[in-house]
Amino acid sequence: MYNPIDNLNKLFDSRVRLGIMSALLVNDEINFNYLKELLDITDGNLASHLKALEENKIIKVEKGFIGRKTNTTYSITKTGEREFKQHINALEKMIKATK
Amino acid sequence: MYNPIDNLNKLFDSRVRLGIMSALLVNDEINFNYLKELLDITDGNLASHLKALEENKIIKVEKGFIGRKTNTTYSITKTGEREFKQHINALEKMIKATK
DNA sequence: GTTATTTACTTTGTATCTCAAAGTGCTTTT
DNA sequence: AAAAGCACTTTGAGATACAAAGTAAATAAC
Repeated sequence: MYNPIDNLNKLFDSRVRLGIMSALLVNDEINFNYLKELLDITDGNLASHLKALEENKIIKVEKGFIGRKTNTTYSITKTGEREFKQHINALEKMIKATK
Repeated sequence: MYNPIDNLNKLFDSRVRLGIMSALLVNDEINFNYLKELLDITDGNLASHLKALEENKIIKVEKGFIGRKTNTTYSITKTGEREFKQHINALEKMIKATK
């Protein structure tokens, strides 16, 4: 029996993570505040999702400076890109089957 | 700013629920075992997701008999159909934006 | 015809996760 | 030099997901 959820990745279940990933897929790098405003969530919530994605090597974090101010940027890893695209393909397949 | 996750419904975050809903969208009614085998999950896990969907009036449950054996079927409600389709559309939109 | 097994779920308990609020260590403004 | 702002991080509570154990009725075995 074809299992419609087999290729869906648990890591990307959450709406917030979906939002982060889709933003990262189309932007080479993104900073914390941009994501926070885009998704309209609290700092803590965003940070915890970013941390989970980082720990799973889906995104990478780069801490630097602009002048003397800290500037942290987030970008997608090769692994992250591969896994997220796979997730999206599985979603698409599922969606098509329902049409 | 366009919020990519605004129209995603938290109720459908989970892969299991996505699987349940997409199965229900293409089948008028489905029973417990079919879903269990389709999604390859444990009884308790499936039951709890079905319960959550029922409590939110996304699906309806009909307990009946086939001969003398109990037979419970699950089907999608009008509300469920509307909300799930909206969720799927939001997903599609997000996916398109990443291509 | 009583005992064992299967079926179709439900209940329970825990581990994990999500999230907002509060906290931290700068930098900038007053 | 004190106060306020910025960019996160830490904390803690409530919600969620899940497997394992439980239940109740039907069917099978002895």
